[in-house]
Amino acid sequence: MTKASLYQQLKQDIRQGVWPAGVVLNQQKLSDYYQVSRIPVRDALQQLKAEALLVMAGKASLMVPPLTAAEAEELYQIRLQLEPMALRRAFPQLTFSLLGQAEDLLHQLEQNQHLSAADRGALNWQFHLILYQPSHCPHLLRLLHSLHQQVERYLGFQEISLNYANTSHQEHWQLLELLRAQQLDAAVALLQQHIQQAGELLTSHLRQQPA
Amino acid sequence: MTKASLYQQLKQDIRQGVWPAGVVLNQQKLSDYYQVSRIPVRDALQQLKAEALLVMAGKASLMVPPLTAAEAEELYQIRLQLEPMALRRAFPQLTFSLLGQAEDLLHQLEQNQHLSAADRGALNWQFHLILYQPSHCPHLLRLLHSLHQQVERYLGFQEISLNYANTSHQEHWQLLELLRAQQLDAAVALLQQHIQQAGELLTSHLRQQPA
DNA sequence: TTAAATTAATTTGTATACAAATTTCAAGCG
DNA sequence: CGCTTGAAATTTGTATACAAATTAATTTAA
Repeated sequence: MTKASLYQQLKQDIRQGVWPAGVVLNQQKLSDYYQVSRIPVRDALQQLKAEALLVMAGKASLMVPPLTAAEAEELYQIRLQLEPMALRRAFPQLTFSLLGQAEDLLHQLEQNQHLSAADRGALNWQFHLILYQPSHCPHLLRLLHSLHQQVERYLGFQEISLNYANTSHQEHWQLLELLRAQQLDAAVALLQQHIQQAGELLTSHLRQQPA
Repeated sequence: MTKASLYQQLKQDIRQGVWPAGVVLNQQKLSDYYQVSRIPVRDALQQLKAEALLVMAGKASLMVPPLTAAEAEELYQIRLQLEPMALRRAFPQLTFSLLGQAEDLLHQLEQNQHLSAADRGALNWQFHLILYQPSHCPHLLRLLHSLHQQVERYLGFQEISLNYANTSHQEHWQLLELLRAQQLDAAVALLQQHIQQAGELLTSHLRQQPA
């Protein structure tokens, strides 16, 4: 378990619910669990804190942040502002090769029904990333990645997963079609609708059974 | 020099040019300079890296990131999307008390012509923050703060400082007036213009003499 | 019984020492 | 002369040990 991989592992374990929302992560516990000293644990925690994947709990301890409905709504609202920008800036540099790669990912998502929620989340981000990468906006992409990661933990719930398999999926295919047909405005409109829907789905779920 | 303060100190020193753009920061150098061991240095570096105030330079070393004109344009474009959102969401909760606090800050900025660039940057952010805080959007505010910090380093150059004292200042006062008069749409329009101008000023400067 | 205060326990913060990796630089080869 | 190769030097990564701080538990007083 080397440094970079501990950070990755810890992040993945948070996503997958090994350390659920509300749990206080102390360094000793983690260094025991992952069989490393506290130094690399500290490094990973520091980074996760800066990315808001962990938050302060008291003066010195770190916690897996519970996500409130209000926060989810906020995060999706931010995405709603930024992802259209990413798509617009990427559009002129989009190639059929890239659209093909995106298609491949959708097929992976469709065919493998047995994927874990974490894997689906990763593939979903990969799909969006392929479309946004050509924007050559490193800061925007970093930021969007961070936003995606903050909600990934909550996309495993049944209600959300089910809906995902239906609506969200079709929208992905439509999005590719519109981009292939050079219909940028329509694609952006669909993207906005897509984000809005996903946001509403998550927030309404969180309002029903708070994390 | 305790942990939190080392992070603060290092961040301030990067802003103020003690460690200029392009310089590689190695842990030994920093722990000598700040008279602490490498452990707290590592913590601070890790955090600054996650905030994009430092970037990787090679496989393992960290560098103060040079800012390109393209990146500056990108950062301001992001602000252009997000700050109107912050202002709109804060507006219903804005009070005359808060507008008064904002006024006080503008006076501080006007009266003290001898302020350092870093101090002016901090006050400028404080001003915007007062207007955005009532939105109760913690993620949005954290994000905007991060964006502000990434360009603060470059707001000390003469051309920018001079222009700042003129146009930008008036716009701040106008913004407060419009908010006091409940003219939200007009205020948002002015804010957008304000950000756009500041962005163009910085990018054109960076195009002339790259950092 | 509750609330404040003090003490004990745990947990985080830091320094030092050593291992692993990277970077640098010089020698050898094409 | 430039490029690769290899070893030396530097730099980062990690473990252990101890100091400082925070968190908890217990006692004491109102």
